Amino acid sequence: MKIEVTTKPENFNIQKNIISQIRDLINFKNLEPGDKLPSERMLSEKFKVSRNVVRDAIQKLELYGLLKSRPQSGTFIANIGITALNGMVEDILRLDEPDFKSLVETRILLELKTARLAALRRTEEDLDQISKALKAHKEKILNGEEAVQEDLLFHLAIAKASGNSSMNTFMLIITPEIITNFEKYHVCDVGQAHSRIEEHQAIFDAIKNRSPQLAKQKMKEHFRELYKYCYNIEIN
Amino acid sequence: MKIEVTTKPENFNIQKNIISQIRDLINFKNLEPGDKLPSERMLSEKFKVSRNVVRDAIQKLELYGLLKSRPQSGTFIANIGITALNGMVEDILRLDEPDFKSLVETRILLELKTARLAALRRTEEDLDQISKALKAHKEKILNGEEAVQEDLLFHLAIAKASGNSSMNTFMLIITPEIITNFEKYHVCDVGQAHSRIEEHQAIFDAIKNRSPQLAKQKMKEHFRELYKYCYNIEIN
DNA sequence: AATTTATGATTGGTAAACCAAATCTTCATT
DNA sequence: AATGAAGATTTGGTTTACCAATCATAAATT
Repeated sequence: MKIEVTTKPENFNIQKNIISQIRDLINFKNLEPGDKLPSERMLSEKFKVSRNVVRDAIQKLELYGLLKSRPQSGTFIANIGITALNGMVEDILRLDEPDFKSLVETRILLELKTARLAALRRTEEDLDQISKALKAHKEKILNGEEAVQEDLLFHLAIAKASGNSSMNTFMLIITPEIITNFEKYHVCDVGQAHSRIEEHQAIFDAIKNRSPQLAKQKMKEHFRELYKYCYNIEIN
Repeated sequence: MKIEVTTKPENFNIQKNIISQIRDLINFKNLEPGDKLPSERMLSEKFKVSRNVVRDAIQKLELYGLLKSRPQSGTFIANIGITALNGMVEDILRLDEPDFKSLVETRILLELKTARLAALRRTEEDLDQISKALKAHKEKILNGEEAVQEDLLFHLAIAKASGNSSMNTFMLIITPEIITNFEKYHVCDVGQAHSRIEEHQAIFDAIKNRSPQLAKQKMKEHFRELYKYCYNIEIN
């Protein structure tokens, strides 16, 4: 028995198809930023698909900030200019699925920064949250158990304390893929687990003492330990 | 006549409500990673809402990698562990809308890195694309026109050349908001426009010559000029 | 008894019907 | 002619109905 692991290209391609048709229509009709798109009904009729499919495509473009739909009023083109819109749609259509290397690279970039920012901006409540995550991780490890989840929740607590909502969001998007890969390849085996505790503690202390440079430094060392076998990932 | 600019909290709260109910159900029923969620019909019946509302909530959790729904089969819980899932759902529910400062801060972080990476990894085709964007921007400026869009397309071309799909995606998400704010506050006025051209050229040259450190340096100077009035944004 | 096949129930995806808010049109009033 | 109100229309959002792929169960065959 053969198991197909296809990503169902059809579904994605249908949506991509609709997205590019929307772009074409905007260009052909010379619609400008701020203008209203034809109604979902008209689009679905024009493109010979269901309204639902059109709605999904619109939703995706809304996620990227290119459209904005308002209830009982219409879907509007963002004020970013027609040139930027065309360029961005092109990019969106060609986007690759992120590989693991990209994820890790991005993660390190974000974490070095959020550690710094957390040291600068953390509130007392932030500190409390980080402390709890630190403790949960520590106890799991000392109990001899795997603690990948607690590990990453510690890092997410720092991201939250950075006071930067975008970075926090991006960290959340990246994290699940990181976790599953860690568990798959047993990155966090018990042998090195104890040094993890100390590294986390050092990061926490730096954030507590409002030492941004040290926080970044300790985070960097933490990652250097973690990913030392992945030598073609950009750490700095 | 007064225009209400409310963000319609109800709609968001309905979705957040459903999301937290899904989390509660997972916990109450002791569902584990990899398990199948009840069908959308059952969920919609249980939560007393339409199936579409359930589907939207699932789609959002899918975006954050916590669920994965497969056609004609079911919706499955990601293999990230129940602790991580609970923590992440909590974070997702409390996420703030990003303010402009966060966006700019994140943009600078990403761009310094993508410039470096592009210098290391750009292909000839990447270089060609960046060159075209550079030229388009230059010509618009020399023609005395505003060129905010061409400016950011140049930066997006660099992000693409970085070979990091995650960073590319995040740049795309951030860009529209940046553009609208630039145009709103007239950040790119014509006076400084000519020095922009030189700065872009310097960045391009560094990427062309495969000089990662220089590319980052030139990008940093570029931003220092741009945002010198925003002194509480973390540049490094 | 083991394996294959067939059949019916279940599922997420899609299409169609319906709703209430927003907008436009029309017409009466000043 | 300008303005305001009322009604009809249009719109995105929501609900309902339908579809084809999938899966589990059981019957049939070896």
